[in-house]
Amino acid sequence: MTKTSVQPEHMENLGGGALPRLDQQLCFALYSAVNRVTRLYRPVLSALGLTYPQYLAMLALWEHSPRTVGALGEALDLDSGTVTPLLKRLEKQNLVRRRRDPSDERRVIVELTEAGQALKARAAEVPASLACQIALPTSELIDLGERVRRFKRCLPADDAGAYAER
Amino acid sequence: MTKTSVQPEHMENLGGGALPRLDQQLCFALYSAVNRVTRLYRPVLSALGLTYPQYLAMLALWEHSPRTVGALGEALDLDSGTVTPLLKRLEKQNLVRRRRDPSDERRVIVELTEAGQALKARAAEVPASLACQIALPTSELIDLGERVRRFKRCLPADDAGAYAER
DNA sequence: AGCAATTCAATTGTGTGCAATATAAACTTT
DNA sequence: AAAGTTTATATTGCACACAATTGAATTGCT
Repeated sequence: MTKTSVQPEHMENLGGGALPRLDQQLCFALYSAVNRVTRLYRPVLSALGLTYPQYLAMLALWEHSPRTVGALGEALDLDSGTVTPLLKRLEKQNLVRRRRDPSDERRVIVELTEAGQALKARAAEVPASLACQIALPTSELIDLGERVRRFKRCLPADDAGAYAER
Repeated sequence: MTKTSVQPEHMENLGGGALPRLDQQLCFALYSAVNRVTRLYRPVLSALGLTYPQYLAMLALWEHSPRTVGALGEALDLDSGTVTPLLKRLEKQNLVRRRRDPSDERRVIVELTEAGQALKARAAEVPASLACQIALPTSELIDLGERVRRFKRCLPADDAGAYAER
């Protein structure tokens, strides 16, 4: 009780000074849900030669293709240390091409190759083969997505925002 | 417009053959939420010398300490290829000890050291310092946790369960 | 008892994620 | 315009996550 902090008397779950049980933690629920989802995607995506993050990158590129590395990283909420090697692996598979932006040589433009565009058709079946493994109505999945996005928006993002909104 | 593609007229969301937008995908929402949460934990946990998965492992061990590697992996929903090196790093920090189970030499028993037990007190502040960075009422966080766990339970787990419940 | 099948943990190899740093190209300031 | 600053990407090093494999111990079967 020598705390300067914000600790009220008896908290159920968060912030009480006593550690919450693992299986009550929102953050662990998210963490293990993502691991499971990734495992679920793996066999489906390996038929396309993609990992799960690579699939996400391709989804972003299928939405609009000539795009800078930075813009892609922002869409995926990943930094260059993650995106650059990922793109190199996609390039090695001939799904994307990378070139410097002539008008600003700092930037690198990523674009789909023919093969990358063509893969979109085959990927169209991915959502259905995932959805059919999940024993929940679509409406509930959509609702959960909304809630997770709302949650995410309440997290301090790219350390801009934490102080910048003043 | 020279496309062979499969683009149907106008699909809403899942399973229709058209790819959903990245920012509508539940799975991407989970994925990026977890990345952000991990980034949020990082500075708080690094004060304790822990990473986020290490913190989860310690939470599990603080709940009950002498525990096999397998039991810990099951609690965390991780396999031995992830847990073993993680435990070695915790051991190097003298937070846990590992020894073979004398009654079954295949098993390895993990237990907290004195230092590992002691760390629990310092970790007690972690949930509060996280919660205060999240601009949502606790009730909503708890509710979201429930929903994510329900979602997770509907995923085929460790490929046992998919067929075993007959 | 003897041997195959199973179980448990560790190891290997690939692919993320991210902090910290590096490098080069633009922008700013004077 | 030279120098310092900022911006965009790449690189390095560390820690996951997991498939596939290995090795050792136990269980099951006959």
